[in-house]
Amino acid sequence: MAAVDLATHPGHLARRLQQAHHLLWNTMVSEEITAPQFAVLNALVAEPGLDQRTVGERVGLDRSTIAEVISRLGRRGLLDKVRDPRDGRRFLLRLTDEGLRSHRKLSVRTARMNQVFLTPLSAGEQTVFFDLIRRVADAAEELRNPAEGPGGPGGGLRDPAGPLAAQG
Amino acid sequence: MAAVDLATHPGHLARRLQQAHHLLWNTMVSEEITAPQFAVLNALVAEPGLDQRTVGERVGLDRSTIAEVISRLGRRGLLDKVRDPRDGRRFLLRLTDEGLRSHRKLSVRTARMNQVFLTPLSAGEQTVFFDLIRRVADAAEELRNPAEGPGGPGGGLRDPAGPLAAQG
DNA sequence: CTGAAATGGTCAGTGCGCTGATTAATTGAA
DNA sequence: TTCAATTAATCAGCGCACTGACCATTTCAG
Repeated sequence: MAAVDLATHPGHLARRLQQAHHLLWNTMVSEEITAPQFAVLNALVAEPGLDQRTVGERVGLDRSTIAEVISRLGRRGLLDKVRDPRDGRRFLLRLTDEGLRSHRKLSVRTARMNQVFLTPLSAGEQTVFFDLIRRVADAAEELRNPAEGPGGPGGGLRDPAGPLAAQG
Repeated sequence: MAAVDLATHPGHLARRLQQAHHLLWNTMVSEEITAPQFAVLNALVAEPGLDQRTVGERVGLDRSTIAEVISRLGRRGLLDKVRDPRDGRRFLLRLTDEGLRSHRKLSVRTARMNQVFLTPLSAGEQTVFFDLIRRVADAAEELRNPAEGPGGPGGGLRDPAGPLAAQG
C-alpha cells in the first residue's frame, strides 16, 4: 500500500482552499458575479480603457479564458467593448454605469467575506499566510516565465538539465 | 478610483497558487494524468473497492465531478467499475494493473514536484504553510458543513443572523 | 407488505482554465 | 513597398467544478 497522505500535498491544499473560497463567495458576495469576474471589474476600475489581453495579464488569466469572462460581463451589460481606432486588433474595455455600481456593491461584500475567510488566523498569521502563498506562486511562475534577475539574462531557473522535465 | 489590490485577496492568491501548481504538474509529473486524477488513483490504492461517492469524499470532489474523472480513468483502462452485488446502486472501483503501475510512477514524480514547488520556503515555513492553509480551508468548509462540535448538535456556525447571507 | 424517504449515480447547464490552430491587423526589415 | 514576423482576438477541444433535476435501488416506518 504505497498510498500517500494528500494533506501533505500543496496542490491538493491549494484546490481545497479555492473550493472553500468559492463556497464562501457564493454565500457572502454573489451567485451572479464570480470572483474572476469581479477581478476584471476591479482591473477596469483601476485602469479604464485597457485591452483584453492586458486585463488578462492583470488578473492572471490567459487570452482564451479572459475572452469568455469578458464576453459574459458584456452580455450582462457591465462593460463595453470598442475597437481601438489606433489599432484595429485591440478592443478597448470600459465599465458601464451598471458595471461601476456592481463593482461598488461587490467591493463592500468582498471585504466582509475576506474577513470571515481569514477569521481562523490571527493578524500576524494572516500576514504570513499572504507572504508564503505569494512566494510559492511567484517562484513557480518564474520557472515558466524567467524574469531578468540580478544576474542578468539567463540567470533564471531555466537550467535545461534542471529539476523540470518529467522523464522519470 | 475605488479599486482594490488583488494581492491582498486570499481568493485571488488561492487561484494563483493553483495555477502555479498546475503549471509545474504538467511540466514535472504528467500531461496525461491530472492532479485530481492522481488523487483518485491514490485513494483507490489506499482503499480498493471504494464506491464513487466515497472516493469523491476522500479527494474532495462532488458527485458530478468525481463521475467524470472516474469515467476518464475508466476509458484509459486505469480502473474497473463493477456493480456492488449487495447494493445495486453502488459501483465498486478498483485499479487495474496499469492503474497501479501508473500510480507508482506518478508517486515518485509527484514527490519530486512537491519538493521543487516548496523550494522557496524553509522547512519550518513549509510546516506553517500547510497549517495555515488547512485551517482556513477547514473553517470555511465547516461554515457550510457544520460538524458536531464539543457543544453538541447545533453548536456550529449556523447562526441564521450570522456573518453569512449576502444581503448587503 | 407497502409506500415514502434516503441514497448512489447520471444528465443538463453554467463557468473557469489551459493548449494549439486560425484569422485579421500592424509593424518592420529587405 | 512589399512581404514576413508579430500581435490581439477567436475558435475547437479537453478537463475540472458546482448546482439542480432526474432515475433506480434500497431502507425503513407504519
